[in-house]
Parts: sequence; structure tokens; C-alpha cells
Amino acid sequence: MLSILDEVGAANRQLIAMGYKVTRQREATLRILFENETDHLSAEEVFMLVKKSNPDIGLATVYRTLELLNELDIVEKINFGDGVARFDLRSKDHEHMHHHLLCSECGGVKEIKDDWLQELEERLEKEFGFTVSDHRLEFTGIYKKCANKSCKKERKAVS
Amino acid sequence: MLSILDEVGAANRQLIAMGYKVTRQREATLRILFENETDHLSAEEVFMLVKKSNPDIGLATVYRTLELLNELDIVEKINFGDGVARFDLRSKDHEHMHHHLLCSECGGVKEIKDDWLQELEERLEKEFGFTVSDHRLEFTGIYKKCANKSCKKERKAVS
DNA sequence: TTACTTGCAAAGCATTTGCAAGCGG
DNA sequence: CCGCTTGCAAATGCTTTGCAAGTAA
Repeated sequence: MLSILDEVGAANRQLIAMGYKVTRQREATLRILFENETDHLSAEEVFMLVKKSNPDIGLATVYRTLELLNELDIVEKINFGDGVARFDLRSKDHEHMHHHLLCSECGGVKEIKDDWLQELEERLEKEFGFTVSDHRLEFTGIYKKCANKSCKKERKAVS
Repeated sequence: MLSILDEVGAANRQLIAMGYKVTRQREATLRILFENETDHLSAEEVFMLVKKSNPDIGLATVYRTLELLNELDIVEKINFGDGVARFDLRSKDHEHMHHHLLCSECGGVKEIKDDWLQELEERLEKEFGFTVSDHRLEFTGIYKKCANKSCKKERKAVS
């Protein structure tokens, strides 16, 4: 398990390798992403968090940085249909395993780290001549604990 | 197989049952949706098509109608991450089977009408105490025919 | 009639962009 | 020093909303 500093460092090396510069703002944004690895933050949320350590950063910079990280495959831009883009780190153990459980009761988003779709992808190749490069799987439903005692109060409680 | 008129009629009855009125605009919108069942139209696209037979309709009305149909579960609002909401009819044979193949070469969206996830949903119930009410599955990749001869020219060619 | 609907224009949001100033390498 | 980056504000693009006029039942 790498420390956050190591992870940020690795990302920085990737930036440099691709000809981009390592700036205060980019490092700060990366740090926030790694510190909140499981949270599916929106650009606005990242902005708020980065601002704490870096009050001068602009929202546009955060957007630009997230877009850049998305292009470098350091994060994945995802859209749960609530009108804001969210950003997931694509670290080694998340690769190609972006399954989410969305609880309609508490609004929580849980990530499942299994690759369940290998078999299906092979079928698509054979039956449709379609070569899969990525997939996304989401389940909407309710946790038993949420069905019983309503836990609407706390958003993102489940994680 | 029902005719489009029958399908629109059924939807109308649903509207009435829920206390909504059947208007020229709503019927026209429904007709367009049924006529383009496989096309994943955006609100703007629906608007354009409805305008042909109904030049006086306003874009806001189309948005409101689509939103209403979404609430009535007559259509499903989906988001492929391209910045526009798209709308899929939830007819009998589509129910609970919203799997999509997104071709990164030609931009085509193909629908798969199989329910592959029953088994996984049972696992989620057992292992996570999560009761699935809906799911979404998308594969991004390339069709063999697109990999060979580039078919970028025509958008939505595959369907 | 009466409440639901509509069209229009204005507003609302998330996101993007132009540009001059700032900074990394 | 050069060119990539930034912050700000303005612009954009999709979607929603306020409101007076229109219309289904």
C-alpha cells in the first residue's frame, strides 16, 4: 500500500512524462483526490476541499485539472445522472471494475471491486463482433438497513 | 406487436389514470418516441422531430413532457455522458434490460435485450443486503466493422 | 368553468473559454 | 526566457421556471 505522497508522486511523474508541468494547484488537487479515494467527488466538491489548503485556486483550474487527469486515465469521469460529473481515481485495484451500488433511500454510493463481466465481454466479442474496452455497471436499489430504519438524514452515509 | 397508435393510446390512458390531460403536444411527443423507439433521442432531437408535425410546440413543453413520461415510467432518462439527457421507451420488452453497447469509433448505440444480471442481483441481495430495483450496464468498445473501415462519417450508424 | 398546460423569455446550473498575468523548467 | 498555467469573468449549452394566455374535460 503506497502512501498518498507516493501516489501523488507517481501521478506527477505521469504528468511530466506527457509534457505537462507539475504545479501547486495540480498537486493539491491530486492530494484531495487520493485523500478521498472512495468518495466520488464532484468538481465543485474537489474545489471546496482544495480551497482549504489552497485558498487562491480557481474553480476553472480544478475543472481543467480534472479534465487533464481524466485524459491521462488517472481519474475516470463518471455521471450518475444527478447533473454533475464525478471523478473516480483509477488506481491499480480499481482498474476496469467500476461497479456501483446506488441506494435510492440514503443516496449512498458503494463501489464493488469485482470483475463480473469477463464472460459477458467474451460473448459480445463472439456474438456481436464488439470488442469491449471499458464497461460500466450500476445497480439502483435499497440496502436492507435503509429499508428498515430510514437513514435519509445523512447523505453518502454508505461507503 | 401493437401498432404505434395503440401504444400511444396506452400511454394516454396512463396519463389520464394519473390525473394528467391528453394534449396535442403530449400525443405528438409520444408518437415521435414510438416512431423512433431504438434511437435514444435527446430532448432537442425529439423537439426537432415533433416540430415537423407540430410547428408551434415549444422546447420547454418537450422537456416537461419528457420529464412527465419519465416520472410515469413510460420513458427512462439516460445519460451517456455526452452532456445531454436521452430518452428510452420503457416498453414491455425493454423492461429491466437496458444494456448498451457504445461504439467509440462510430458513436453508435446498440441496445441488448437480454437480462444478464439476474445472478449478480441475487448475489448482491445475499452478500450486501442490497435489493436491486434497477440496473444499468454499458460497454464501451469498437465494432469489428468499425475497426476495419472507419465509419466515422455517419453518426448513429449502428442501431 | 376551472385547473392543468402551453409558449415565450428569462433564469439557473454546471462547465468551458478568452485573455492578461503568473510561474515552472 | 518561453510556453504552459492560472484566475477571473464572461460565455456557453442544456435544462428549468415564472407568468399570462390557452385549452382539455
